[in-house]
Amino acid sequence: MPAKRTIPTLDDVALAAGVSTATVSRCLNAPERVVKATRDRVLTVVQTLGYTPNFGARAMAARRTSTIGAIIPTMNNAIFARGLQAFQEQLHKRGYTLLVSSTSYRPELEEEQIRALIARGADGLLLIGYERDPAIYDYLATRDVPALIAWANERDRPEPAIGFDNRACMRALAQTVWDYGHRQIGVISATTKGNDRALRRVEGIRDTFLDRGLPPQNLSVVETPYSIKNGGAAFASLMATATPPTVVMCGNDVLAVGAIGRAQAMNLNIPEDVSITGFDDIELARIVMPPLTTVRVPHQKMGRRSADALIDMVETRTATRFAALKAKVKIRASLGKIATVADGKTAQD
Amino acid sequence: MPAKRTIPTLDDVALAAGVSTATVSRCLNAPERVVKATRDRVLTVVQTLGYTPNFGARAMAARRTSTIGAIIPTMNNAIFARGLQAFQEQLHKRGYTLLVSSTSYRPELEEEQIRALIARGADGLLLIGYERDPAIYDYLATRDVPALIAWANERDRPEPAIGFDNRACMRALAQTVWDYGHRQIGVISATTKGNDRALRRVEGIRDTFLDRGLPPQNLSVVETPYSIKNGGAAFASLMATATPPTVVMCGNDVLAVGAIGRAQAMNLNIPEDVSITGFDDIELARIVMPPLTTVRVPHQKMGRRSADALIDMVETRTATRFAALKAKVKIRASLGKIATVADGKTAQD
DNA sequence: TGTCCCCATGCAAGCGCTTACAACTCAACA
DNA sequence: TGTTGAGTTGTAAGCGCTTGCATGGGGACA
Repeated sequence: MPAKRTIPTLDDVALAAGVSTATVSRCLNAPERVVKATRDRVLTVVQTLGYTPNFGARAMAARRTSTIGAIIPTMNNAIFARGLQAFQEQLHKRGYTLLVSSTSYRPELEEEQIRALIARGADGLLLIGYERDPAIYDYLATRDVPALIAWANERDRPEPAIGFDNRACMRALAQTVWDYGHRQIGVISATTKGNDRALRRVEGIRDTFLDRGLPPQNLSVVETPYSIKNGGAAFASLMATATPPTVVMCGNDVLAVGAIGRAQAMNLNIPEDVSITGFDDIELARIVMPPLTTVRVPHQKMGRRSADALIDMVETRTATRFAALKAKVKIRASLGKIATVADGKTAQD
Repeated sequence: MPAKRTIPTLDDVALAAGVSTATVSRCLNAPERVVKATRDRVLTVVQTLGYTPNFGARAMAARRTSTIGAIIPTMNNAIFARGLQAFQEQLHKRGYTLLVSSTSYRPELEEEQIRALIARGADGLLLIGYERDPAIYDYLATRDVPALIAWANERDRPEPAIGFDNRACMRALAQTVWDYGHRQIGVISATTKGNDRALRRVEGIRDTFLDRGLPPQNLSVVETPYSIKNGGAAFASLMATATPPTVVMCGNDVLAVGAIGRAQAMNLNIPEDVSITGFDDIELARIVMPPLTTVRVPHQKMGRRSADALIDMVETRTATRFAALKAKVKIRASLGKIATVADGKTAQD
């Protein structure tokens, strides 16, 4: 009974099974190249000894790891969780492992994390959004590590990306809001610095309303880091002005949920007193009262496709451009209509 | 201008800087042991070449990784996110890196993940809850990898654990519910198979009510995987009985939020028609309407302490037992009082 | 029974890094 | 000027694994 204090290695297994290390290695990596009798004997020993191959050594010798790295802004809310889950399931199906790390929405940490993931042998990387120091793209290129961008897709950017067009999506929602008669608009955005997705969404809103002739002063935007609490605070500040908005469009559902909570605390009725919209359609959007009007993004599909695309990039060393995924405006009770009077001015009922 | 296709190694750096690999290695790992002039020269080359040390090679040579692995049931909701965040921040402060993986609440996947993390060189492991195949504990022992249990702490178990006593916590909440006059109890629990935390919580509820003489048939428990949706469905099934509960105690806040949503959809008033309680006190608990009565667990403290404890275990090769953390019953509007009549029977107002 | 080829297995050279130990330099002191 | 020792740098031996190539044993076929 070997109560060994020492961790078993390939050598130990080989010794105990009476074969060479090469054979043991083959039993583990290409079982069909080893005759059954030998294989069984080896695998029994592996079992008995509790042997687990050393990943670092393997990576070094084999020069690949079947590992994909992903760097996301946060694991703290459902925004990335759903897509990432699908991403990882698909990777798993294709024999890859996922390594995740998060920047806590501090873009300056991203480079370090990229290095760490690459040092750990990531064969490919999933990154969120386009905006980052060009040096990072250079680094990726010298290291020859394929990277795929997700959660965004802009037609005029050359990088391979699987995602949706944040600007266009938000434009579609804004169009609906316009059609519902809103002319006094509040916007709660995530901090746009270093976050192109957030910026594009705000642009989408601006596009729509200003193109249709809304006076700029009727559109006020506040920025705040993503969190329920911050959403509430931002909402309060927007409502505290002389001409409070009739609708508050939020950069994502998390902010919107915060806004709804705060509205209730302020005894405002939604949507009678003020309408609220979100973005993403996380589960919560259907749970809050009233249910949230938002943009439904195909997170699962995005995750799955990203996995396939990235693996292809890794295995074939090629990069392709992809079309943007479609998102859909989901109208729920948090958005109400405004009775429009004459020349674009509005009145509430 | 080296548009090298090849990834720079220590050798490349050494060559370019005109020093030995040993010196380069020292510049990176023990800069004070290299004279400034040399160090600067080396670091410049490192910069220029975009060199990043190969983690696997380093781990193999140095025989440690300063990496801690954590295996949690899911990343999909806030339950583990908060504690894990604190855990990782504290690790970072002390120079360690976190590797996370999740089992999606399928305990049978845990062993594989433990192996994977150990293969990747994890110096120590954070595991959630006690219940797992004893073979796993054996394996951990042979590999000589320290493991710390979190999110649970039972006095009579020998494993080092940092967490709270799920049973006692739930007992405290149940006591409050009892005091509020409830005598017809519904319970929505997570699947208890393979999940000792969930099981203990149910036991806590049973303890309290049955000890106080509640007829067993007045206490009905349904199990369902954690999710908002499932919480809603379970709630509906509990309410569909001949004598529906006056309070539904949920195994965690996520289930409770689902229950609240469903109650509203059923046009039930909370807490007039039915009270609902949760467990964890995630952010959502204060957002839902009405705010949720729950048990506030010190997730952050738990995360921080776990990091310190685990690092100590890794560095000193010792294990200690820890006292359970305290949790606190948080009473909010989702729990109402029942007007008690005579011998323990109840009536609603 | 002899020849050929295929298949299972072994041998051994690294993969990129750390680190014990050796070697050297040079300032300080006698 | 010789000796000493502290401080800096180099040498080289692995860490545990994969894999190209070499080897040898049979089965198939003539």
